[in-house]
Amino acid sequence: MKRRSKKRDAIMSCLQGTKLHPTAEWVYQQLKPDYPDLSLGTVYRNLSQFKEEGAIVSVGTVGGLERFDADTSPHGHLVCRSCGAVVDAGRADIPAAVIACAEKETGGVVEASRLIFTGLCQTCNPKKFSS
Amino acid sequence: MKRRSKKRDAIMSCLQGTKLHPTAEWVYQQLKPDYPDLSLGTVYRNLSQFKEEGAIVSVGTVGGLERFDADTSPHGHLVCRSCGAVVDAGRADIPAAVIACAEKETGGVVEASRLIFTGLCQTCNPKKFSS
DNA sequence: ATGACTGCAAAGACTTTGCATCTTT
DNA sequence: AAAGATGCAAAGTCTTTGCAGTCAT
Repeated sequence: MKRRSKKRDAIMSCLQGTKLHPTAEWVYQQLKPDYPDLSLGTVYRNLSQFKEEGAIVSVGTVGGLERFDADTSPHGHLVCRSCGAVVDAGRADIPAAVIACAEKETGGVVEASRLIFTGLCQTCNPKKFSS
Repeated sequence: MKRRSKKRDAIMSCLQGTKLHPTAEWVYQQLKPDYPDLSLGTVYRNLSQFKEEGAIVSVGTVGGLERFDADTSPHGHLVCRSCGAVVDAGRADIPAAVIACAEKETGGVVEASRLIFTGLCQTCNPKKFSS
């Protein structure tokens, strides 16, 4: 039977409270001040568990580090090739026709789809506006 | 100055000759019989180099292993959650409007976009047709 | 109490690197 | 000969795990 724990709750809250699509290490560093005896292993263990349950999603691996997202609704991401930032980009979902086409073409089943843009984030964009 | 080498050529050919989106290890195993003294480090070094040059592309990391693709034209992929296979899926490119929207929303620059489906490949699909 | 969760540290797994040697130009 | 490319093995990183102790139910 699955139980509850303050640390687990904290890890989930941490993830839900950011749009940075953080790494395990980042979550660990964030919580360390409040939970001095937190272990990195625990962060990894809980993230894996959340992912299995579908409570969070892996956005992929950037520079060797896995990035997580507590926002499981379908949306795209822009991965900055300069600083590695991952930012939400595009809430538009993939047309059903495109998915059907992919299934037909592959003979497989599509359960989820993600759109990933690669480029430069706002901070690294040289032509950025001074908002 | 960049030079040529048989092994490098072989690595590239190997990649170009498959649609499996292989890992470094797979390429290594494929070439080992013909190049008994090939080193895994060399495969990694060349793959990194090819990637830098843009000659090949990384399709992402599946189960901790990076997958490469010599087909750099824009197309989507279906990643099987059961066996880890990566198969081409959908040559349709992302509408310019979607990209423009993503750039506007993020304030960044989009240089490339990839569509990734997660699900089951034909082999792992229980409802598959006996082709 | 019992089973789950955690800390710690060791172990694993994939990838990168340093250095001497062998190749290509 | 000079600049690269490679083999080998050690080193690096990120992630997973085993075990004993702690916590939630």
